[in-house]
Amino acid sequence: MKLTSKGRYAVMALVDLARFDNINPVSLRDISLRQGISLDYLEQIFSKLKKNEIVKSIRGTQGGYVLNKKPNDIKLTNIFHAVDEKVKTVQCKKESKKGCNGKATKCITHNLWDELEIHINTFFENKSLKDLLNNNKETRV
Amino acid sequence: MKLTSKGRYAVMALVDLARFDNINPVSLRDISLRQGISLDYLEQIFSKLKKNEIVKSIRGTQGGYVLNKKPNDIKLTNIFHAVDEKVKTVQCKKESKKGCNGKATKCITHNLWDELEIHINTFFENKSLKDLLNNNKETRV
DNA sequence: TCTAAACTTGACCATTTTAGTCAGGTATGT
DNA sequence: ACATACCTGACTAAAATGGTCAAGTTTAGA
Repeated sequence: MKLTSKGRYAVMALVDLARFDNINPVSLRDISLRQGISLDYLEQIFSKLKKNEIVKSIRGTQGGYVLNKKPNDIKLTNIFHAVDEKVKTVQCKKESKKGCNGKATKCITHNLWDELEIHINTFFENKSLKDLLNNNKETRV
Repeated sequence: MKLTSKGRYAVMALVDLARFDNINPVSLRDISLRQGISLDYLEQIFSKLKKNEIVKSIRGTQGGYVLNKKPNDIKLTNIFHAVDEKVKTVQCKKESKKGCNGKATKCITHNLWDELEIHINTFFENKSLKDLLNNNKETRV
């Protein structure tokens, strides 16, 4: 199961981007300053977001990034998947390994992890960037 | 967010224990053999389960472990908590750190992780060892 | 009473993952 | 031309993971 800072940063950066890209592209430098995330690290993250067509890049002076889809069409699943955050629970290993195959009481907990995975993924599939924007507006001081 | 092999092993071992402790205490050696988990590692895990009063130990020859509660009263939450598997998502750091406090757009994703945590914990609170026993019987070959 | 089975405790460690940094690029608007 | 901003890959310190190892203590049963 992986759900670490990289995923959190990706979400934070995209929410930031979604708020400021109305007119101009947003530079990673700005996001870095506003969110307090290392610029170099952001570049790694955005490289992946771009490959997954979640953002577009505009090079040169006054360049930066823009969303490639509407906030409502960017689900958290997409974001996490893009930055390699796998919502995968620990798994029974393949053939050669112990614990799942090759033992008398195999797969005792197999169904459990499957269920959990579905449970979590459902949550992420039902949450979009737009939801976060709204939610943030509401609760903002 | 932590959900690793230790938690999986704890669940596997307890399911195993629940099935065999009807008459005699079950030795870790047996569980180790049946589930393919290192004996030394099991000892670490059971030490924690005992401290959290999920199991009782019986020393000496023919000794072993027994459940300290009914399977229906042992929720997955209890098990994971006992072995230090924290169902805690990545968090905004305290005062001194960046990202949550001290920045203009603070806590952008704060609510999100809270919601996720509740979502996952609900799942674990509604699943008991008994559920796993039944589930396993049903799907067993 | 002796001994082996089984629990108990704590230190130790190799490997992997995480969360970055660093050092170079390349493209482009002005 | 040159500053700005994207782009890429190599590298790494620190933490977490998944254990092992060693040295016990306790107790049932021969």
